Amino acid sequence: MSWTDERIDLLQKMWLQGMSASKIANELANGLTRNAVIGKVYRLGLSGRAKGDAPGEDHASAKPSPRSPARPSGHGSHSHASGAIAHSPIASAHHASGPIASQSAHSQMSRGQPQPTAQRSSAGPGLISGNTALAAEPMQFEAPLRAPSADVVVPIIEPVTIMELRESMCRWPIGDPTQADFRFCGARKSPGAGPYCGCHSAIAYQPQQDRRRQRPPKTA
DNA sequence: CCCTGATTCGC
DNA sequence: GCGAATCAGG
Repeated sequence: MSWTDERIDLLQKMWLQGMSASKIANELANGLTRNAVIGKVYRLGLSGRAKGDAPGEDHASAKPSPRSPARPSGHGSHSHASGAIAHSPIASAHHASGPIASQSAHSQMSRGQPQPTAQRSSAGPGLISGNTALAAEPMQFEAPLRAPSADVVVPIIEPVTIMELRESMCRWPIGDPTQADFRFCGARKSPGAGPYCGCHSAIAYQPQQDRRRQRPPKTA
């Protein structure tokens, strides 16, 4: 989609309103990035926003910007930003009806937690080698309340919307992706835990042996 | 770290 | 013209 007059108009309006570029970007949606917005703004010439541009005065220091940024050949298009959560387990979820109901008696947890099984040969890409690390640190939350029917408990934190999700946050899906209340875990990703926090990576990457603790919903 | 806008440059 | 990559700050 290109910049239609209306969109440009909206852009201007919002920009002059003081909204940040990223805000505008996902307000206009369409997978626009803040760079796109900023770029457009720049081109439109209204970059200097709240600049009290005194017409009569020229400080002669308008925009020398003698910058010479390193321009590595790696440029152009890349998969980044807007894609956001392309590889989250929700991709094929929806009706996968995962049994992983961490019933921590929390708020919304409609149902259907997909289970990203990713324990190929030994482990994922570069995550926890072996499976020893799993027991090492992730479970610090389950001590207080022992869940009756599951020993994997997730942290009791506020799940986040896709907009609030950051690169550093756990992408474990919570709820039904088709519903408005769909969220992501949002806890801090722990290193080597893939896109998840420690707890969820422990669920996601269960060693084969222990995996039966989460018995499939209906195996015939 | 997170974010912000500004600039350059390949497409 | 567009927007990703990058720079430069807060």
